[in-house]
Amino acid sequence: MNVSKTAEKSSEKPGDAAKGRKDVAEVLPEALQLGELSEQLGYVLKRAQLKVFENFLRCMASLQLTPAQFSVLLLVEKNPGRNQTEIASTLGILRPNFVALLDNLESRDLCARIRSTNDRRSHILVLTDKGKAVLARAKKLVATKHEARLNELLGQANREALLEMLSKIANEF
Amino acid sequence: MNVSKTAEKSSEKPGDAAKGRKDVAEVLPEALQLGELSEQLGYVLKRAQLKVFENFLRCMASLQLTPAQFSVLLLVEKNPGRNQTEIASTLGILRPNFVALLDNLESRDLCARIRSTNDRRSHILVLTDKGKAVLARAKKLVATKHEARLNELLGQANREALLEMLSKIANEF
DNA sequence: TTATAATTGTTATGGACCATACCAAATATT
DNA sequence: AATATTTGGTATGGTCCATAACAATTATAA
Repeated sequence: MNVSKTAEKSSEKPGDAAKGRKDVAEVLPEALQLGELSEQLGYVLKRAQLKVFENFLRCMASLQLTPAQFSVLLLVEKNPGRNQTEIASTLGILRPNFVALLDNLESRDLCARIRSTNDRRSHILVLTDKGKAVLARAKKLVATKHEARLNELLGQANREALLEMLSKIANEF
Repeated sequence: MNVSKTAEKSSEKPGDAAKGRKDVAEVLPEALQLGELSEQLGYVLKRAQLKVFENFLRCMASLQLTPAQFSVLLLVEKNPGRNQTEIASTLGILRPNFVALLDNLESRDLCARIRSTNDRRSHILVLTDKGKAVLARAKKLVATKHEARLNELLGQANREALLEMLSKIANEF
């Protein structure tokens, strides 16, 4: 790293460096002080979110499902017969950006677009048999590897309290 | 954000003269069932994070500071005399991506790069007077408009519990 | 010492994600 | 019938994130 002798320089500008203890071990780069940063909700929230997504991707590596893809499968399973616009908007995904996402899932035979007979503009979304099977396996992985990790880290009660607070923020902030 | 826009159509005064109107044959509620999605930590976490960042940006509109820029100013203030690599890596920002961010802050005269005399490769980062002033105002805005909103939504105790849990996730997940 | 390796800031570049404008087909409204 | 709206889609640009590579500088090895 940088420091080899930075702190033991005999000629130091007064008031600039040398914040305090530096008697020994100046070979180690001192960790920075996070300060008020660790109290900033947005900062901690973002960091936590990245870690959770990272862990999610690891857990789903065998199924190659991203959080967004998983959420689409979940929502389509729970709401069969809905069209792209409805599924996308519920997830906060803009319709143009939803196209490629669906193309991917459809190319992997996980879900299918079906022209609606009522309204021939819209595409009804359904899970294929393979999609249902993959989703079932995905749920199992998430439960046993992902969410379980949370419980062991926070405890069941805290985990539920956390989810409730986050939902409140997501819905009422 | 992107919210559902259903139900607006039906916001008509009841008792109006019978005009063609919607055939009520179609099922009334268009709201989709979130189902297990609302129990997925990653989903709720991401949603909450977006809302918090959105609110942060609104609060900081007068100062034109993004969460990332704010975190840099905070960290530089707390750790004067550090170089770009140290500040960036502490924030989880890759050095190449940190350049443009700093260019922005420097062009606005909020912080400055100073060639280190010890190691002429590195740039020491410091806040300018204007940077200190802006950061002070930013802190006030965040405290009174942003974090205060959280307290009124969750309560002081819950807010602290939330931060602690998120920190735990960010550090130990 | 000199030759080689490592570090720092930087540019260039590509991918993922997000947002807007626009289009054709189909439907709804007037 | 004329017009407006909706749906899925394309094209496009912006932002963020990640990697490779480079010049200048410093550290290390021979």
